[in-house]
This record gives sequence, C-alpha cells and structure tokens, in this order.
Amino acid sequence: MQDSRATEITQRTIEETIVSGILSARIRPGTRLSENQLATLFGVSRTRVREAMMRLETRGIVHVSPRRGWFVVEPSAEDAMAVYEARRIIEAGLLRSMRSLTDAGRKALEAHLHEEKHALASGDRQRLTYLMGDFHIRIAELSGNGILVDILRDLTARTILISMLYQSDFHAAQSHDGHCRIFEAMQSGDFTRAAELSVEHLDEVEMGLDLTTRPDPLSELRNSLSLPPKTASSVSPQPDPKKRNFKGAINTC
Amino acid sequence: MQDSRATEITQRTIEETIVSGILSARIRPGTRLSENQLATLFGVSRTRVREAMMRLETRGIVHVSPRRGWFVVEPSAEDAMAVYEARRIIEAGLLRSMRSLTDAGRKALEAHLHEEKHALASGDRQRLTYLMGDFHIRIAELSGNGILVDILRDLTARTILISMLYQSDFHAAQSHDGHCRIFEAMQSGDFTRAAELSVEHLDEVEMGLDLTTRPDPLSELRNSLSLPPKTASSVSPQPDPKKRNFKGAINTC
DNA sequence: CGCGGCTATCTTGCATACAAGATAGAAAAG
DNA sequence: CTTTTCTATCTTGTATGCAAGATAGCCGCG
Repeated sequence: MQDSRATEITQRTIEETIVSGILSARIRPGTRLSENQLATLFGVSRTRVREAMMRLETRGIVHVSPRRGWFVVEPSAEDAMAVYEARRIIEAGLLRSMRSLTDAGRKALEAHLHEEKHALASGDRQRLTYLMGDFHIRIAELSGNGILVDILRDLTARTILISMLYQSDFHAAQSHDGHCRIFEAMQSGDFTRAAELSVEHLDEVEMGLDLTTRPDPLSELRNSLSLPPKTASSVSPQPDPKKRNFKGAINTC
Repeated sequence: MQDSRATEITQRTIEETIVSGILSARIRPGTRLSENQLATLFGVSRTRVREAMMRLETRGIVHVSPRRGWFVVEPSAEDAMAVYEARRIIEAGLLRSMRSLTDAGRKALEAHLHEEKHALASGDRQRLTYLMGDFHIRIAELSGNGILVDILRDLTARTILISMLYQSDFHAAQSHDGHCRIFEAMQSGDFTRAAELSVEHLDEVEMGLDLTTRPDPLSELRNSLSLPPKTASSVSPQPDPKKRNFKGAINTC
C-alpha cells in the first residue's frame, strides 16, 4: 500500500478488498469487522471505514449489530433459498435474452473454463472457489449490462458465504461440468437450452447444500470469540479448530 | 412510525424519503442534494446524511461530484437502455418462474389495478406515476423474494428518473392496459404468456422514450442553477419554467 | 464452590472542527 | 464593454472527540 502519493488508493479499496476476500472465500461468514482494526489496517480513520461498511450493508454483504459490531452476514436458510432463486431468475433470464455469442465472448469463456480445469487438477481450492463464482459473473459481463454484473457479483458473494455455512460436500468437478455444458449450449447458439442448463446447475448446487441443519446455533457466541483482541488481522482466516463446525470451504456456485 | 421517543425515526428515514420522493416523481434527476440542507431539514448532523448518501450511491440513485455536491443521477441513454434490459430480464424471469397466483396475490393486484384506473380517471398525475411503477414492485412482492423486490424497487426509481428525462409523451392508459393484460395472463395461470407480455410492455414503454435527443446538454450548468441558495427545501420540486426542458412528468414504467 | 453485581474497557453512534477544492461575484485591467 | 484575476464563500473530505451501550472479567458475598 505504500505509494508516493499515498491517498487515492483507499477511496473504495476497503469495500473491494472485503468483497474480493469473500469471493475467494478468505473471509468467513460471521467474521467480525472492527472499524478500528480496519482503520489502522488501511491507515485511515474510522470515518472512511464506516462509509465502506454502509455501502457493503446495502449490498447485503455485512450487517451491523447496534453498539456491538459489524459482521459479515450469515445468511439464513431462507436467505439462501432466496439468493438461489434470484440467481436462477436473473441468470436464466439473461441467457434466454442472449441472441449471439461474440467471438471475444467465446474466447473469454473458453479461457475461463480452461482455468477452472487447471485449478481443479492442481487442487488450488481458493482459486477454484473464486473461479467457480466468477464464471457466472463472466456470463453476466457478456451481456454488456453493468447493472446485471453488479447485481450478480453481490449475489455471488452471498452464494459463497452460503456455501461456507451449508455446503456439506463439494462436487467441484460436477459443477465444472455444468459450466461446460452451459458454455456448449451457448456456443451452439441454443440460449434457451443454456438457460435451462443454468437453472439445473443452480438447482444442483442448491441441492448440495444442507439447509436443514442450523448452520451455527452458537452464532452469537461465536461472534464474540471470532476475533480475540490479540489477533491483529481481522481479515485473514483463523484456522482455529474450535470453529471448524463450518462446512466445506469450496464453493461450487 | 410516530414513536413517543422521538429518535429512531431518522435511522434510515433520509434514504427512504429521497427514494419515495423519486418514486412519486417529486424529485427530478439532477437535483442537488446538499448535505447541509438535508442535515438541517432532518435535524441531524451531516454525518448521518452522508451515510444515507453513500447507501443511495451504491443503489444507483445519487452520485457525487467531488467537492461539488451530491446529485440525483441523470441516467444517460445507455444507462436507460441497460435499466430497461435488466428489468425485462428480471421481471420476465420472475413471471416465468411463478407457478401459481395465490388468492391474496390476486386480490392485491386487483386492488392495485383498481387504484391505477381511479388515478387515471381522476387525473392525479403524481399518484399515477407512483402507481405505474409500484405495479412492478407488487409483482416482485408476489414472489416473496425480498432480494428481487429490493432490486426492482431501485430499478423502478431509476426508470422514473429516466422517464423524466426522455419520455416525450406519456400513454398512461396504454400502459395501464398493459398491466391489466399481464394480470389477466397471470390469473389464467399462463405465466409464460405473462412474461412475454411483460417484455412487450417494457419494450413499448422504452419505445415511447426519445433516447436520441440528448436529455439536457447544459446539465452541468443546470446543476448549479437547480438550487438557488435562497431556496430552503432541496427536496420539493421547483416549478421554475426555465428548467422545463424536461420531458413529461408521468412515468408509464 | 457458585452467583450476583460492579467496573474497566471495548464497541459503534453521532456531532463537530478543520482542510481543501470548486464556484461565483466583484474588482481591476485591457 | 469585455476579459481576467482575485477573493469570499460554498461545497464535500476526513479526522477526531465524546457519549452511550454492550461486554468481560474481577471481586465480594452467600
């Protein structure tokens, strides 16, 4: 972060840092985000941190418990279903409205799927999680509609939080296959089929969740434990085995 | 909302006041929103106003020009097309995913359409504008998906801003008919047809816009005129004839 | 040993002070 | 009369200070 003209870097850096931390599953649901810690971490005052938190709150990424603190959201089972339903509606509608796949688009998706394959083979879990979610954002980008891209990015972030809470086991390979099938349908120009496959894919992933088990009955208590005062970084994951009642860390989106 | 303990009222009141002002077309695109004026208007400090502005900015409702001020967004023609495209995708997808219309839902829509008809007959333009947009939010509410409701509410707000900039003439009756047709298809259980009608309806409204004419080439200049220092309220409309290069004030959504 | 209450210390909520950029209007020069 | 320049004033950007609620740990009491 050391720059000659230091400012300008942290205009919306805080916001994006947290979101990208979630998109790559480095930040868990329920993580405490202390204004003070983030402020010292970014070398700014609490004011800017608060503004970033406000923005993230409207995006459904964090929430505030009055006078207690900011936390990364822990979507309930109902929230989870709503997120997947919203994604099915938007992503299927998006694919259904497509008329053609540009050459640049085809190449972008091919490159992406290649990356997925590579991450799958090399076992790079964090990168795989990121890529699995990013696929859907890439598709939104093909539409050229920035509004939908923003919406789907935030929904993807929430999806990843959901899978960290509820995903009992991950079928990354199966999910990758789903992505490939969607791409093939798109390539053949059958966007109706691509939309159907997209819905099936999301259904599949949602079915892989265990939405019956309450994710973390001691959530409130864990919140107060999740950031021991001596820990400096509130953004990095804590590999404390006591908190390992979290489910798998790989998201199949 | 009237509470004996006066506070608590202004937690997110500022945000909602501005949004509802837009939804009923009382606030024009490009309106300056001075932090100081809003602060004194609501009897709070600038801090809270700023937080509300930050939230509204992420919702795509206002934007800030550095060191110059906050303004209600003036969507460009490209923005306008993106908004309508997003709405087509989401609303059609939403209808297509519906399986049944509950009795409560049917009654709610019937009541709404009755209100539209009444406002149309009585010539209550402001109320009509509000209702025309609210119809689509009501449909989203039927899905029970709060995420989609929030998204569509913000898109509707932007739609109303767009129509204030680009709508050359309004066909409120035609638009009301479109709503009725969508409702009829829903009532008959043909949600695929309802989705198609929804797309047609949005196309129709978009076609009614004049997206070729630059909405307001003197936008920057007008911004500086839009709030003469002597005017106390920055939220109420200014019926200054000089700024009447705005198009029609009724939105057909 | 168990339990209740107190206090020290954390957290956010909110207002305020000051800095810096942008603007408009007056004043001055052509 | 026009143009330019300067200054007074307005705007947001940011940090800081203080208040109030929530929490945890200690201490004392039963």
